[in-house]
This record gives sequence, structure tokens and C-alpha cells, in this order.
Amino acid sequence: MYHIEKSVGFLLAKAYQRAFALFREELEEFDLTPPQYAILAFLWQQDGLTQVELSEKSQVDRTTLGGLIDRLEKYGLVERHTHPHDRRAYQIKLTPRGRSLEPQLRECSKNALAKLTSGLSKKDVAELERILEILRGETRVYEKPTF
Amino acid sequence: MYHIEKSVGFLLAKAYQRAFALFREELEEFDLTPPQYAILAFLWQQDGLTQVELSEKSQVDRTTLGGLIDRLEKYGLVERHTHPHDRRAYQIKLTPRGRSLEPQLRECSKNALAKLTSGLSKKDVAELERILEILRGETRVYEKPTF
DNA sequence: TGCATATAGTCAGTATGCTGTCAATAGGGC
DNA sequence: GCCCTATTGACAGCATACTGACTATATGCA
Repeated sequence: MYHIEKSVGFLLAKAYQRAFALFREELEEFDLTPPQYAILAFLWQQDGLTQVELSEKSQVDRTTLGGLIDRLEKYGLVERHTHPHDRRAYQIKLTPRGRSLEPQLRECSKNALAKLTSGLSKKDVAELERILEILRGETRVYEKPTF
Repeated sequence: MYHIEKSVGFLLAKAYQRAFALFREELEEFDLTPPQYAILAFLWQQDGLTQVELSEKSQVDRTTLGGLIDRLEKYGLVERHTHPHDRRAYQIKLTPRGRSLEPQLRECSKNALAKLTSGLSKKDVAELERILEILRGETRVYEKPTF
């Protein structure tokens, strides 16, 4: 007998839903959301990316990313800068405030992860990471070697 | 060095995103979405649930569920019936068309799952199911024993 | 140099998800 | 029977996600 609540798709959806909710709770005091954190995290790694680059790295749709950047800009965490070589494009740069939040926001991420995986062993977590990498499918753009 | 693209939260989000996209592609010909399928799936199991019951079983917010039912009703797949004992509540019932789509839509679900997990062994899939169940946290309402 | 194709980012529309609030109804206690 | 608290479903607002379409700009080729 088929039970939707046992299907992988449903389980994945609900696990993600809980992960999102736990992370949102942690970020609440900073008035930020998990997707906004993700964008900041990519910029902490590499500031000044274009929206296309950010979209590719974060795997967020370009139009959705536009709105995310709008909000981060409104909060004073990033700025859109004109691109030195391409008048169509922007370079998205962190403000000093956006940069300064990194330690605290990473702490939020750590806390959320600890809560999410509290019922799992380290081996389970490693296993989950391995399986989720496979589920994601083809290699991400940021993983491609530069020739 | 911390890399957001290796974090469990990010991996979970992107794995879910791909699962959702694959399933959406399968359902496209029926002009339905994964969340709509989930609601139908719960009703195929047990027709005539109230919105509160459906919300609990599917773990979808009551207000979000309202919109989902609106659309399914508009497509002629479900109907809101007045509750025999509670004038506040409805019983959400499948229409003949909603019921008749079950075989084909389940096939879509199967196909999407096959695509999603094509890179995993059966053992991996079983392991993933086990771990995702734990990640979801406390027991779901539908799993609680009836005393 | 002009033209065709591609790209960067935005806009409109639709779907989903959550929080806070509200009106109508239910139920229990006195 | 009245009152208080709780419940059911909807509404408004905001955030995220995707599709299709559009404008301005870039690029390559003849």
C-alpha cells in the first residue's frame, strides 16, 4: 500500500521544511532569512560577483535573486556597483555592515545545523551529505575546473 | 575553511529543489504541481478530511492549504462539502475526476523518483529514507497511535 | 560598419509558504 | 442560558521560486 508520507519526495520536502524553519528561527533576531544568508555566504567567500555568477553559484533563479538582492540592499548589507567592463551587469558588493555580520550569522547557521542533526550520528551526517550530493545531480558550475 | 555549498542545509535545499523540479516536469502535462499532488495523495488515502486534518497530515500551513484547495477545486479535482457536525469546517472530497487521475499521477511520482535517485543504490535510498525520517523531528500526527 | 544572436537584469504573473489577525462557530463550566 | 476560551477557515502582508517576455548592451561575423 502506497503511503505518500513514506515517499522520498515527501520526506525530502518535510526535512527541508524543518531545516528552513530552524534556520529562520536562528536568523530572526537579525531580521534575515535563510536564502538571504546563503547569498551573503557566497559573497563572504567571494565579494563582487555579478548577479549571473551569484545565481549560478547559489542555484537561485535570476529573477528571484534580483528580489533577494533588493532586500539585502534595502537592509544595507550589500550594494549594486556598476560593472567595470559590462554596462549591463552589476558587481554585488558587501557593505562593511554586511561583512561584519559574518561571525554572528555563521554562529546561527551552526546552531541551526546542530538542532537539525541532533538525532543523527556523525556517520549519519556524513552519509547524508554524500547522498545529497548525488541527488543534486550534475556538477555545480563552481566545481568545474578552470582550464 | 567554511563552504556554504558543502553545508547540510544548503545541500538539503538544493536536493529538494531538484526533486521538486523533476516532479513538476512529470506533472506538467496534468497542469498540476507537487504540493497539489501531495494533497490529492492524502485524499486518495482517506477522502473527506477537513482542512485541519489535511494540514496536519500534509504538514502544510492552514492558510497555504486554503489556497491549494482553492486551485484544486477550480481544476475540478476536489470539492468543499459542509461538515455534518461542525458548521465552521468543510469536508474536502475528491471529485470523480480527482479520483480517476490517481493511477497516472502515481506513475508521474514513480518516474520522478526514479530520475531523482538514479545515481543511488537501493541501500542508499533506504539509508536516505531512514535519515530523513530522523531529520523531520518529532512523530507526525498521523503516526500517533489511536488509544 | 551593420546585422544577427546572445546576454544581464528586470517586469508581470502565478504558485507556495509563513505570520498575525479576524469572524463565525464549538464546547465546557457555572 | 451566559460567558469564556478554543477552534476553523479566510484575509492581508511579505518572502521565495519559476516561466515568459522585454530592454539595453555585448559580441562575432561578413
